[in-house]
Amino acid sequence: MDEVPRRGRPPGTSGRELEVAALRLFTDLGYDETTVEDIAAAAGVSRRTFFRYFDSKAAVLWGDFDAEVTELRAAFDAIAPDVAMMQAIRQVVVGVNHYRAADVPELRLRMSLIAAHPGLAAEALRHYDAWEREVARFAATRLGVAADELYPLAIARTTLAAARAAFERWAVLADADLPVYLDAALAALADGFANVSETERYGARSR
Amino acid sequence: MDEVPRRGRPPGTSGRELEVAALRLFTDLGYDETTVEDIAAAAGVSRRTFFRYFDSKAAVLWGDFDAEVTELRAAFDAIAPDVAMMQAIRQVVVGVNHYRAADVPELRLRMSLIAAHPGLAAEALRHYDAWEREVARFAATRLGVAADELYPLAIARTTLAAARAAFERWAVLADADLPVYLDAALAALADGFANVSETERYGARSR
DNA sequence: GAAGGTTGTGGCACTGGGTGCCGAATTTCT
DNA sequence: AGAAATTCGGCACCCAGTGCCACAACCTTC
Repeated sequence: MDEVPRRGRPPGTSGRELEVAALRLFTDLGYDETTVEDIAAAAGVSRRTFFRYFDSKAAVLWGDFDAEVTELRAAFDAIAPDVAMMQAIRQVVVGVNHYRAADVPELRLRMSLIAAHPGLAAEALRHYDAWEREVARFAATRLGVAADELYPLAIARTTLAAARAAFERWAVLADADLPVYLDAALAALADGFANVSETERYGARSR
Repeated sequence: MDEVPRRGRPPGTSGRELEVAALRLFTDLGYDETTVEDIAAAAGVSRRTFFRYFDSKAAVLWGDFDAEVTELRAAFDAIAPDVAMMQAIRQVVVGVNHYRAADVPELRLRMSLIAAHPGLAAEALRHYDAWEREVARFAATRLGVAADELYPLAIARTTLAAARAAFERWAVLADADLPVYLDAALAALADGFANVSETERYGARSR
């Protein structure tokens, strides 16, 4: 790609390499049983260097998630003003969460690790925070209030909560595409879980 | 009260005493700047003893929250079957979250600390988890599906998310009672944020 | 009132995440 | 060759959390 000769000592590893090593060790040994030292050693680098690439041991699971946030913002800005607020949110969130088939197994792996380990959800919140803020911002402009008001905040939080539930089920079941679960959860949220019953099947609305 | 002579060495402190000392130090110095050693010393006890009363430094902020969960469960069991699901959840959650006026300042303080410090949300999740499970359990029985299905999970998560949003706004603003915020957020959730607009005022439905 | 069980505590040593600092290694530019 | 830039490694350090054991203080029992 870009073979621009940079100056200075070339990196002995990469964030991606550490990520792969970490994921492998986490699945093999378990998250708690894997030390940062282990990960660094697997990538042929020192413990100190790991922390130059990631702020924390947990952060290694959140590769390029933050990039998705800007994508989310762009999608919100592009949505037509005549689409109802909750439907707009539903469309945007579902639309943004399309992954290439090749990335799916790894993504699923990450989600399972996060879902399994409660302590990891902590780091998750830090990353979700920016995501949540975008939703709040959109809702706030639609409602004509500040983004830190109750309703925008509640909308952002509940949207994230519904999306996380969909993610989690998808990671566990592996019997349908992520968008189907996402759409089902967000559609249910948009009508206050009123039309949800045991007779309904997921994705019924998306047909 | 109960002057029953217990045997063995009497405790040199109490969970409550450590809690008060911790809260004071957290507000004075900040959470990160306060070490467990500081808290223990303030209570006239050793660092090791602190960890006999609390599992972690963060846990000190969650005094008797877990007791509320059993209260929540009881309330769900007591709700009449003809009340619609989301209305039932709304009533139960609002009903359980009544605090004595004397406890309010401290509760507000705790919420601000938790809201301010993202790292504390980790411990929060651990406690919310049980809370969330009760909601999921209730929704699952109403829907006639397992509690780990998508909809019960989504309902539990979104309910918690809405409640947290209400808690947070209440902790910051201090201009209304908690139940008012809670009711507003849960009512909005129950109708999919459809009737929310800038002309509406919080608590309009509760009149 | 001495002995023995019970309960809480303190100290010690250890693991592991995370940080600040500095010198060394390696490459390119002048 | 030398300077500037960039990354790395190692060391020292702080702090959260845990396992272990001895000791302290209280009670009951004989």
